[in-house]
Amino acid sequence: MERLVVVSEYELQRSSMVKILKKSFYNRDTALVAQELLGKIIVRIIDQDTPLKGRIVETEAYIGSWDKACHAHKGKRVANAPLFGPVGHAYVYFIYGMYYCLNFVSRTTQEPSGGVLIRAMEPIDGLEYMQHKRHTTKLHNLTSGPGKLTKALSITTVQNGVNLMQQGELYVLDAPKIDPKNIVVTTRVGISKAADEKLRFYIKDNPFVSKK
DNA sequence: CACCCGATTATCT
DNA sequence: GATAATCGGGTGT
Repeated sequence: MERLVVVSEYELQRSSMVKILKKSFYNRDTALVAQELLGKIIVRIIDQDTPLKGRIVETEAYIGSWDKACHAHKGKRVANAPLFGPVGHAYVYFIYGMYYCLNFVSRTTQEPSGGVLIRAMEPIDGLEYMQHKRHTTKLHNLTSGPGKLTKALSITTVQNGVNLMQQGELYVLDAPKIDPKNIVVTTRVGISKAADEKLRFYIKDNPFVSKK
C-alpha cells in the first residue's frame, strides 16, 4: 500500500483540533499555571501506535525563591537544574529510593525557578499498558498519585529536561479550562516546610485525585 | 565517609 | 493507622 499524502506534523496537530501548550502558557505565575493545568492532557509516546494519554486532575505549585518546600529553595544544583531552566520542560526527580515525580517547569520572568508537580491524572488512552505497568486493573488506582502516574507512563529521569512543547516522547495538549468553582485549593501533601501554603489544586469530586 | 531524610506507596495490623 | 521498602543528595565530621 502506497502512502499518497504526506501530512506535516503541524497539520496533524491542527486536524485533530488540539494544540500543544506553549511557552506563553507556562511563562506565568506558577500557582496559576498549576491551577490551569487541571483538565489538560498529558501525552506519552512509547509506541507510536498506542499513545498513552491522561487528563490532569491534581497539581501542586513549587515556587523557587520564597517557597521553602521547593527543591530550588536553596539554590541551583545539578539535581534541580531543570527548575531554573526554560519553562515548558519536564523536571523529573527520584524520591524515597523507588519513585519518580513529574513536574512541569513554570514561572514568571521575575522568579528564578519554579515548577508544577503533577500529582494525579485520569487515564484516557493506553489503559492496558498502564495496567500492566502498575500491576492493577483498577482505574481509580492507576494514576492517582505522583509516583503511580510516572510508573504507569514509564517516566523516569530519562525524561528529565524533556521539552513538553513539541511532539515527542512527552508533551501536553490544551483542553477546556476548568471552572474555578470546581477546583479545590488546599495545602500540599507530604511536606514539612511551608506546609501552610495553599498551593495544591484538584478537580472537585474527581475520583482520580490522590486523596480527599 | 557516616548519617539523615524526603513533593510515596503497598501492605500489613 | 502504622510501617517497611530503598537510595541519592545534602550536611557535617
